[in-house]
Amino acid sequence: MARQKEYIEDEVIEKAMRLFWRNGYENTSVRMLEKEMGINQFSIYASFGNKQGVFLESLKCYKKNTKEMFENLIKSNNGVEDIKEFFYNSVKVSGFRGNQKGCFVTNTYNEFAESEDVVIKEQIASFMNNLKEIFIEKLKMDPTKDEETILKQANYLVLAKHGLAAASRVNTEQEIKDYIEMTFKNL
Amino acid sequence: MARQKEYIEDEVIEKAMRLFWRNGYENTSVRMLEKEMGINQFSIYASFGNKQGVFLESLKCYKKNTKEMFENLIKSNNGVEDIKEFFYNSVKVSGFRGNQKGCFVTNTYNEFAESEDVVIKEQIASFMNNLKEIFIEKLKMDPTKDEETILKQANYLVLAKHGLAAASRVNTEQEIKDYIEMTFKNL
DNA sequence: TTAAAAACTAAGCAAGTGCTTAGATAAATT
DNA sequence: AATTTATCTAAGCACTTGCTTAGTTTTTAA
Repeated sequence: MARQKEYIEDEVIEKAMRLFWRNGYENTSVRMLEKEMGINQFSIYASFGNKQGVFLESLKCYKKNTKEMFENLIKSNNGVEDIKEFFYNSVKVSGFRGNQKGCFVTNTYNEFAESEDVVIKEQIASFMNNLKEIFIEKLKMDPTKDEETILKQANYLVLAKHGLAAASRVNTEQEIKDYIEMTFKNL
Repeated sequence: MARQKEYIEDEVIEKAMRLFWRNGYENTSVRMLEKEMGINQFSIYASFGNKQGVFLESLKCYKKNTKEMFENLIKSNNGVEDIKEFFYNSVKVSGFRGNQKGCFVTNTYNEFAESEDVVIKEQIASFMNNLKEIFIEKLKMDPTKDEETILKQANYLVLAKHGLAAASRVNTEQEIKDYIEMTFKNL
């Protein structure tokens, strides 16, 4: 064996994630990552391959951090009411840990909408589809809803969640509350 | 007098706008603008000062192009139904002229949410406030709504419009239709 | 104690960024 | 036709980008 790393990869990725979350992918340079992660460029490339590698690990890290919230949603049994709770929780998370705004996945989704980076786009798409599936499960708990309605409402909720994440970057708490309440009035 | 310009500023701005619309501000370089606008960097800087100047003119150009849609909304008299119509129209516009996606203003709004460029942020904010005011006027046409409800619903609609613009970049026509219908279900 | 292996530092690479400038070209005025 | 004035081309500026590499330091195992 030989010399050992002076940093823990999970720890420096957490810091990288925050930087990406704040500035987006394109507006975060490797020099900025270097400073924020507290390690040299060489180490960044040795550990994660390239800038995109750091970003993909940051996405994983975000998913790990929000895992609990999703698990709570999955195992709950109150249908639409749980989704609403999830909406409120997802707003609470943003702006909590070190002033990050919005949802990291949604921000990325927006930034890469017109991009050709299939690797990152795949990640985001799977995340979104996963969310939709969960919504469908919750909606199914109401026996009065037929399949068509469920699909429509799931689509609606995914887009609403998307709008919410964008809104949470600039709008006030009251505006966001109003938005969530109005959104679920329609179900 | 002396030599005259070989291009019409309004025409080259139209092309610049499309490029910005597709790629956003940061991912559009002056070299790309040069190619798309068909004029030299010198001419770009002579006519518009700098990159931000080109962008601001592009925003103006976008507003001019969508002016008619807004005027139709303002002079109509069917309240909420007009706003819904406006939602459908705003989706039609995107993806029409040369495959642009989403709303140029909303895309800009997303990109500059965390930025410190006050000039551009002001432009966007005024655009959004303007939209909210128009929504309020339309909602007021229903005498059964009290002021509080009107404000809540106006906020909701601005955010919904925002989500819609983001959605129109990736979602299918059916999903978008579902979303609009669901949004207006209870207004 | 020495040799090997991995992680460190820091300088440097080519390419791209927004923007400028020197000099050639063209058109209107005298 | 000559002069003026503004536009053009194209080269170049300093700086930033993602990434690499040469060379040093540290750690473990033989």
